[in-house]
Amino acid sequence: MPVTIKDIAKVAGVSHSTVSRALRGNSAISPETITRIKKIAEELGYVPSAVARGLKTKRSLALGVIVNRIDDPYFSEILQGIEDVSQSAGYSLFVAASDRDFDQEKGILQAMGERRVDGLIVCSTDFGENHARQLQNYDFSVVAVGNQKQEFYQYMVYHDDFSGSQQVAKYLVELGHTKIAYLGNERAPSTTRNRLAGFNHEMKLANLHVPPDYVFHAPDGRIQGGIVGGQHFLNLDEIPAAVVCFNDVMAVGVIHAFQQAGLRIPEDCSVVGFDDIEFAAYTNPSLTTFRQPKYQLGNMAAQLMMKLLDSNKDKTIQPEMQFLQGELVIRKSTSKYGK
Amino acid sequence: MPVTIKDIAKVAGVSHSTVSRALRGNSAISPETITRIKKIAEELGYVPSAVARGLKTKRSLALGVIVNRIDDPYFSEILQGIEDVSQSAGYSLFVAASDRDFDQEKGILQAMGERRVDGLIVCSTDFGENHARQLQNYDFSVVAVGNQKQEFYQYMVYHDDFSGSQQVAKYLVELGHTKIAYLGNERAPSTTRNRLAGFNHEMKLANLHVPPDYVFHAPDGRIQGGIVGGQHFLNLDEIPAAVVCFNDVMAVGVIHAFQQAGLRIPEDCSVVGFDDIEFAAYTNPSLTTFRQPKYQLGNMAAQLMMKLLDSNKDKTIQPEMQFLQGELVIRKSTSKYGK
DNA sequence: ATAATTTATGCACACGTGTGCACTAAGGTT
DNA sequence: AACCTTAGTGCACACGTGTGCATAAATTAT
Repeated sequence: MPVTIKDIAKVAGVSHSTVSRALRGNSAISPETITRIKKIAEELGYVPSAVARGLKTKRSLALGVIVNRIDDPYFSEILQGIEDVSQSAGYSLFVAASDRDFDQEKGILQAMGERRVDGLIVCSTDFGENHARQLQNYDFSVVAVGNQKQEFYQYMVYHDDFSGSQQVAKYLVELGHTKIAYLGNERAPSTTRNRLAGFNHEMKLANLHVPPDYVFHAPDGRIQGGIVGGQHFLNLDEIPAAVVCFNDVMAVGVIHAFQQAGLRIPEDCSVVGFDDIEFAAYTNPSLTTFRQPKYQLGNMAAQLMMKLLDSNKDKTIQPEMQFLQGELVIRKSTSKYGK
Repeated sequence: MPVTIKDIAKVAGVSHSTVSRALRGNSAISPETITRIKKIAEELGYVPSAVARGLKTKRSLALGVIVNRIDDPYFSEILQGIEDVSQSAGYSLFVAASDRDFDQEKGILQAMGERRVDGLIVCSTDFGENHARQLQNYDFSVVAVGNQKQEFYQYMVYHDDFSGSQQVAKYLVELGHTKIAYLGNERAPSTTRNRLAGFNHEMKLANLHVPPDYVFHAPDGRIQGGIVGGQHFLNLDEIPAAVVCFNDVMAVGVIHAFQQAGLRIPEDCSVVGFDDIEFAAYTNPSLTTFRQPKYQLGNMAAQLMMKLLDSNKDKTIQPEMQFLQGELVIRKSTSKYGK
């Protein structure tokens, strides 16, 4: 049984109220008493109960974070960005992975509600709409990271999926490519839609046709999904000369599948990723991709959350959308058409 | 303000005790009352307070996890393994990154104590001894992951660092290598020591001398650390013909530094990693490494924790060390001596 | 010296939930 | 008819902490 302020009170010969105030440095308590009580607390090894304090103060000093998967480097970088801010602000982090599963999302939401987190940061791409709507019913602040539906979130930190994909497509077109395919992620339909839209927009500007077979949605956004996507393109009558991928991890899978089939990258096919995860610079060949400031994304989301929580007293905070610019990073997985 | 059982009680015209029992399905309450109250709770949108419940029951149903960094793929895979188990067991996860910093470790430990987590899983390699010792003072269960000092932990899930490094060294010796260097990680002294010991043991068996310059400790275990290590070896009068690295991420850094300097891998120098993170198969060249079952490590640690928590009633649980076997994975970053 | 003020502390209640015990009202047993 | 069981519910307290208010003691002002 941990030491409580009552135990301290007994030793010090005062009431527990005095102990409570002393430990919090309340100015009504005499300086000598404060130091005396703090010393006793130290000696007894007192560790305050955040549980009891939270019950009374109605602030848990805990945040919830929902990601797709923790072992996905895109999310783990964001997570690290969030953690650095929240830890130094004195908040603890409940981390949960939804795996894009409806029931798991539901369970996580329920758990966050029961925990009475002060705020929830939703990173999971394409967080279910039903659940997003339900977020309104809880009384904690919500910040979304990445491109979530605007109608569900008042506070969001996002990047430019549309323009990012557009820039990627434009770059490939400038390299002389015409047979360009897109590999999407079935598990992130709305994000895929945004990125595909940017891609299609640029293709239309360049007067290039995208045959239906050249747009494929893999069953997941991991390496295996990329491999499946790569195999799809390999089976086509005309293999694309360039593939734009939903993310870097999938691009790695595509390249692997292509190389297994004897294709040379980028000579036989250019492959582009998205996100610029740390390893993108060290793959074989190194990956041309569109960089998202992932760490900053998490950092800013957490800072926005802090701002929200601080100013929850004066309800003057306006809805806020923060935008982060990405950039095209050219490496070795792309080359001019026909080598 | 969230709905409480008292609100439900008022609507139902019963006492809050009855509501409490009804919602928990206590058999003393009549079935009709139970369904009636559950219906009301549903309608009012009742979400129980884990905070209040935790205060009363003294079980938070929360676990703490300390890792080095979240965005390190070694840890994020372990984390995912832990999360999958704990989520389905109804436990929430506090995740914190120590960055191997003394003060941060201290703060995290304090926070976990205040949160009254039911258990703590320590993944952070070389968790500070002072802090490890202090863990005894808290009354939650502790499970260590990876090779921590045995004297501080009663429950541990670990893998074979010594034998792993030994196998790696043996493999290189069999390839005809003699000029073999070791790159350690200053931030993980004890783990480095174990791995280096296995390495040295095998080198001695093979009657091979390891000059002092051939053992170098990088300032961190990340890519940058690997680059620093690579540069150290490049500056030697005689560049090693093979480098054994503390982990895969550092190996990537070493390879990068070597390639920048014009060396060909593996022709001019063989490089071996440790861990077999998912990306090790896709680096340039793909990485020969020693595989740790990281996800399983996390999984088993969480399961061990569940077992501990379940049986905390009958104090019959004995100290338990679970061992997981790794395996050498041979890829393209190594070759016979002299090509 | 008494009154007014300040200073330091304790009392009592609150937060939301769980639970031992007492109580009531049936029904069943002698 | 008096007693005992059983089922169903409420009372009151507990968990550990925080806080408005009252109170007591010490100080200052009149």
